[in-house]
Amino acid sequence: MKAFLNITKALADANRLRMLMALREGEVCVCQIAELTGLALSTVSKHLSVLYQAGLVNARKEGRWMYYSLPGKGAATAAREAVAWVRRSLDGNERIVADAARMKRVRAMNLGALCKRQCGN
Amino acid sequence: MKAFLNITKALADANRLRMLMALREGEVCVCQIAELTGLALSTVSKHLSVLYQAGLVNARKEGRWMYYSLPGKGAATAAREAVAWVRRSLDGNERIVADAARMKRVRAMNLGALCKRQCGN
DNA sequence: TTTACACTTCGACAATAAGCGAAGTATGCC
DNA sequence: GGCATACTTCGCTTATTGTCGAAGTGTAAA
Repeated sequence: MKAFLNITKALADANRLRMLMALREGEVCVCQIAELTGLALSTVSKHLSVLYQAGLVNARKEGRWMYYSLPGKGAATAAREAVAWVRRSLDGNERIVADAARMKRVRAMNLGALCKRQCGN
Repeated sequence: MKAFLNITKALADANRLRMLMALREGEVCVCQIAELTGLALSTVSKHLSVLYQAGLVNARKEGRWMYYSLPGKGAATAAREAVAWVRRSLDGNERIVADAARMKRVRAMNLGALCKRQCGN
């Protein structure tokens, strides 16, 4: 019950849903999500932590960067089903489509420059 | 997005999940859920209202009684998928199994006597 | 119409969670 | 080592949500 509640609670926030959907095209680092959402770095970090605790995202550290991605085949059934359900339900949503367009631009930016800008805020 | 968020928020509470699962065997009235959960009538009513707003339960008034049930074929896709997912995920859960046993006894009780007892609290 | 009853809404309080900036941690570069 | 950087954790404030009892609503029976 607790594990499942962790999932439903993780999904019960608009910004976390946006983050989950932003990972569709592949892994991203924290500052890219911050750039997308306009939230403070600490807030983004916390949200991603909630998603991670629920098993809804993978986390991979590479040097100074922390990369988050959607869970693969090794993930728990409930988590995979949850992500699939979210994707089906939010695909085509106005906000999510706008995010996808913006995310495309964010991905095209230089990572170092982007992160440096985030830290300045 | 808002409709979907209504669903995920509705699922993000242990007592509401218990209520949803308690409806598996058919419709029940508010005081039966109160008897099951041990919560105040007003609290149960509010929880069921949240589930109803999200489209996760049907509501039917018959005389003085209000019957809640799981949504049928006419319900929105997202809602039906959500309920199915919850049922798959929580089936066999310790607490849910215990609730089911208790719910069986509650269903066997006389409705009038049960509700009268609730109002006394 | 009066009364009882099943439920909902209201008002208040407590607990939880979102948000930020500041401080802390870990990694890489000079 | 010393410093910059990418991220996390901490402390705090604000907003939201769960909970209850009291009051209100609609229905049925006396």
